[in-house]
Amino acid sequence: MDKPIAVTFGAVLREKRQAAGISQEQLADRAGLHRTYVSLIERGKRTASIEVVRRVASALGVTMADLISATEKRG
Amino acid sequence: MDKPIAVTFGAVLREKRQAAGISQEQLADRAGLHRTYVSLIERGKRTASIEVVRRVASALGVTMADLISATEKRG
DNA sequence: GTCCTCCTCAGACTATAGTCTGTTGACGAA
DNA sequence: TTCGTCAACAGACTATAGTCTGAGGAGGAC
Repeated sequence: MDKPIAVTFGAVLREKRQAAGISQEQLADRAGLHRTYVSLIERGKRTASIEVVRRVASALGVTMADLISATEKRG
Repeated sequence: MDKPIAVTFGAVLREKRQAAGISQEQLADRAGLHRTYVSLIERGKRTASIEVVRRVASALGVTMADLISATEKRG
């Protein structure tokens, strides 16, 4: 419930990406981010900005609210 | 629909803060941020991280999803 | 065995997020 | 008028977000 939000968000992102059936590198390309950065985000080693959230949501075809509310519920 | 997300998020934050009837400085104190930073965020001069979103949402007594979905709808 | 693909990780780097001090102006109340 | 609150803004600073190269391991296909 109180682990760093970056960790929870990363877990949510990974699940959504895998559900979409794409690799980290494909997601990175679609989102205009670097492949190693997506890896860092998914592992909770970096705290994403809302701009990054917007980009990965768009790349995955989901809404930002989808990602954020899933993160929030998992808390 | 395509202005920087920081600008839209800032406008949403300002409305929620004013609806809560508190000043930027009060929000900053509750969120553990600096007063000038809240001003920058509201004016769209900085792009907040999801950690900042979490803090201001908590300080305002709303959910992160509230802030993000309002931002997203306003696009 | 060799290729692939996917991912993790380290290190170095640049860009920007976030802090802090202090000033300024607008506004309303005493 | 003066006093207080509120917010915009500048400048300088520290911390961290985000890029990039390259290496290496795990696993499957061949």
